[in-house]
Amino acid sequence: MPYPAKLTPEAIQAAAWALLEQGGPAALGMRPLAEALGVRPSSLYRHVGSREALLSTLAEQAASALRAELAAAAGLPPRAALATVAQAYWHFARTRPHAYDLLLTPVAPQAPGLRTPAGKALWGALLERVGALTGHPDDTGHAVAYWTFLHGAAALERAGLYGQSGPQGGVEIGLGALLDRMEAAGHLSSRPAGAPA
Amino acid sequence: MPYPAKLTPEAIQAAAWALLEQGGPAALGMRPLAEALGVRPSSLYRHVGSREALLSTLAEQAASALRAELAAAAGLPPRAALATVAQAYWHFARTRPHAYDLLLTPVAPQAPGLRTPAGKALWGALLERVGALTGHPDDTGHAVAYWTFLHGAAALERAGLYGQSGPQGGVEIGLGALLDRMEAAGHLSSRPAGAPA
DNA sequence: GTCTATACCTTGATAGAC
DNA sequence: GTCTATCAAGGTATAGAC
Repeated sequence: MPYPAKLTPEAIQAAAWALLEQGGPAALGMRPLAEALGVRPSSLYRHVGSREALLSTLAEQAASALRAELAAAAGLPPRAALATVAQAYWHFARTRPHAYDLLLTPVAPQAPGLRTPAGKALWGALLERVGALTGHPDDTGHAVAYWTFLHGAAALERAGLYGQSGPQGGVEIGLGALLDRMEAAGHLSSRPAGAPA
Repeated sequence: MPYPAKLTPEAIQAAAWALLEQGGPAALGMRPLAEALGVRPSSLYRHVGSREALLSTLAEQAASALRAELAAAAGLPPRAALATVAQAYWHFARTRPHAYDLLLTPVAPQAPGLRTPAGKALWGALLERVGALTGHPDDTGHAVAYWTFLHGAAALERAGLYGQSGPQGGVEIGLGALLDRMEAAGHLSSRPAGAPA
C-alpha cells in the first residue's frame, strides 16, 4: 500500500508539476516521475500516452492558471486594468517560470502555440481589455504591441538577462509609453474624424 | 586522409553551426557532429570539453554576428538608426532563429546571460544608439524598454505565436510608440527644466 | 484494467589501448 | 590524437502476473 496507492490523472499531474516547477522540463522525465509516484515507469503509459502529451496537458493548465490570475483586473477602469494585468502577467512569469515558458513553447514543432482553448481564452481576455482602452473592439494591433512588450519583459527577466541591476525602470517606461499610445488612440476615435483634440 | 583530415577548433565549430542552424540544439549531438567530421564521438572530447562548452562558444559567436549586423545603422540620424537597428535585429532573429535563441538562452543555469565580452559589446552598441536619441548617454531605462520590445517581437514571431495572420501591425505600433517616447525625452532635456515645449 | 519486469535504442561522457 | 569499449540515464515498448 504505497503512499498515493493509485495512479490518478490528478496525482500524476500533481507530481509532474512538482518536478517541472523546480528543475524545468528536463527534470520531468518519465523515470523520475514514476519514482516520485512510487511506481514503475511503464505504468505511467496506461494513463499518459506519452511524455509530450503530458507536457501538453500541463501547458494547457498553465494557460488556465495565467488567465485566472489576470482576472485580478476585473472592474478597474481600462488603463488601470491594463497596468494591473501587466503586473499579474509578470508576477506569474516570475513565480512560475517553468510554467510560463511551457505555456509559450510549442511542445511539438508546428504544434499548438496558443491555439488551444485556454490559450485562445487568454488572448481573448487581453484583446477585450485593450479594446476597452483604445475604444476599438478587436484592436489586434495594439493588443499585439502590448503582449509583445509583456512577453519581452517576462522572457528577459526569466532568462536573467537584465543582470543583477535589474531593468532600471525600463519596464515601467515602456509600458507607460504603450498605454499612453493606446489611450491617445481612444481619445482620437471618440471625436469626429479630423477634429483636433 | 579524410576530408578535413584533422580536428581543428574551426572545423568543429563549422560543422556544429551547420547542424545547429538546421535542426536546432537537439540536432547538435556529439554523435552526429562526430559523424559529420568523419571521426569517433570520443575524439571530440580532446578538443571540446563538453557539449555545453561547445554551445557556449557558439553563443558567443552568435552575439558577435548579431552585433556586426547591427552596425548597418552607422551614420544614420538617431531615430532612423534605431528603426534600422530594430529591422536588423528582427532580420537576424528571423533568418538565424537557432543562433538567436542560443544567444539569449543561458546555456548553463545561472550562467553568462549576456555577461560575456560579445554580449557586453552588443548591449553597449544598443545603449549608445538609444542615448543619441534621448540625449542621455547611458540611458539604461529607455534602452531596456527598447530591447524588451525588440526581444518580445523576435521571440513571439520565432515561436510562431503571432499566428498565421501575423502581428497585424502591432510591431510597428509598439516600436513607434517607444521611439516617440524617446524622442520626446530628447526634446525635453534639450530645453531648460520646466520650460514648455 | 492495472501494474511489474524486462528489453531496445539513443545520449553525453570516460578509461585505457595504440 | 584517435580509437575501442563501456557506462549511466533517458523515452519507449512489450509480455505477462494478478
